[in-house]
Amino acid sequence: MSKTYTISELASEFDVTTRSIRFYEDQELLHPTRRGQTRIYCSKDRVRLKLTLRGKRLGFSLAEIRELFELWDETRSGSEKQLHLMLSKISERKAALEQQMKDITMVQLELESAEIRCRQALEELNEKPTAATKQTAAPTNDPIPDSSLTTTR
Amino acid sequence: MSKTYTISELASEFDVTTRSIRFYEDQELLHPTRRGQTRIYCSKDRVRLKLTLRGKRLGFSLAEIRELFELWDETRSGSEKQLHLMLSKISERKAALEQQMKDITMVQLELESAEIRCRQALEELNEKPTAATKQTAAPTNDPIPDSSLTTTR
DNA sequence: TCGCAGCTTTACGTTAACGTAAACTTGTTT
DNA sequence: AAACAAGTTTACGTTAACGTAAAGCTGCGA
Repeated sequence: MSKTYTISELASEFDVTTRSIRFYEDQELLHPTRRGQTRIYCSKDRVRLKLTLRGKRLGFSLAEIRELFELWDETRSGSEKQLHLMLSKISERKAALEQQMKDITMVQLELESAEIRCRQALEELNEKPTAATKQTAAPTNDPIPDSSLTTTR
Repeated sequence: MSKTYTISELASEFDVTTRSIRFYEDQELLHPTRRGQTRIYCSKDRVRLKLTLRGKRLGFSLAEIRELFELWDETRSGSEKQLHLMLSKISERKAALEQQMKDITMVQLELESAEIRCRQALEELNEKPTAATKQTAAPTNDPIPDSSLTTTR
């Protein structure tokens, strides 16, 4: 009795094409029922679609996402072996996410300093606006950030 | 006079194939010099390779990474227009990274709770090990996390 | 009853990011 | 000199994640 959705409702809500949604079904990420030949999506399907799109934004492949879904389904009522397998998969994912977090903060720092340099360059342009139209290179400007990093990885 | 690298040195250091490195050059992400027909990579190339790989881990396409490199090169000695373009690109990237951060913390929370459920299931298995060999489903187990979320996006 | 909007299946096309194989040069070790 | 490792170019193959076109069913408002 709970709420259901048509394919185009989900498509517009999450801003994906119906083609993609059908493709996800083909990859067994979604399992809508049918009324006649028309697909009917339940709230579980909606959640799975949301999780799928979030996984994609994080760089997961559809196959990996499917694997996680399946593992989760098997885990309920699962044997001890299945549970341990699920736990190892989980810690695997957690490690990957932590690496991504580090990557993001690194890039954020670089973007910050790049932004600062941009603003400084703008200030210098506006301080001496009469310095003719042909502007050559700024006085001192290191060739590249060169991210003072040792062998991080 | 600063340090240089061969293609296989970089390949093994960053754990990519030489094919990939040559491909990145083809996409104009790297610009090694030549000694005869052999490629010579300077430390700038090394940094760019590292940044490229980090960008990839974050889901950036090679084209996007190249665009950022080029923008950065044009920015030094750039006009006011170029600088503003660079600033807008930077804030664009920052927004995308913030979204990724949110995604990651969401998934991390879900993984945490999944892990807890796994461990609880394991405990219950070990509390009643004499309950015959055929184990049916656990007593109460909600069908899916159903991520109590409203229309986040 | 007509037509059309929305759904369906089938199937071929496309792009990115390499993999892989073939055939060649160059340096150096035996 | 012969062979071997490491580099090179050229070019076709592959996978993932859809796009896109063709052709057909289906309820329903004019």
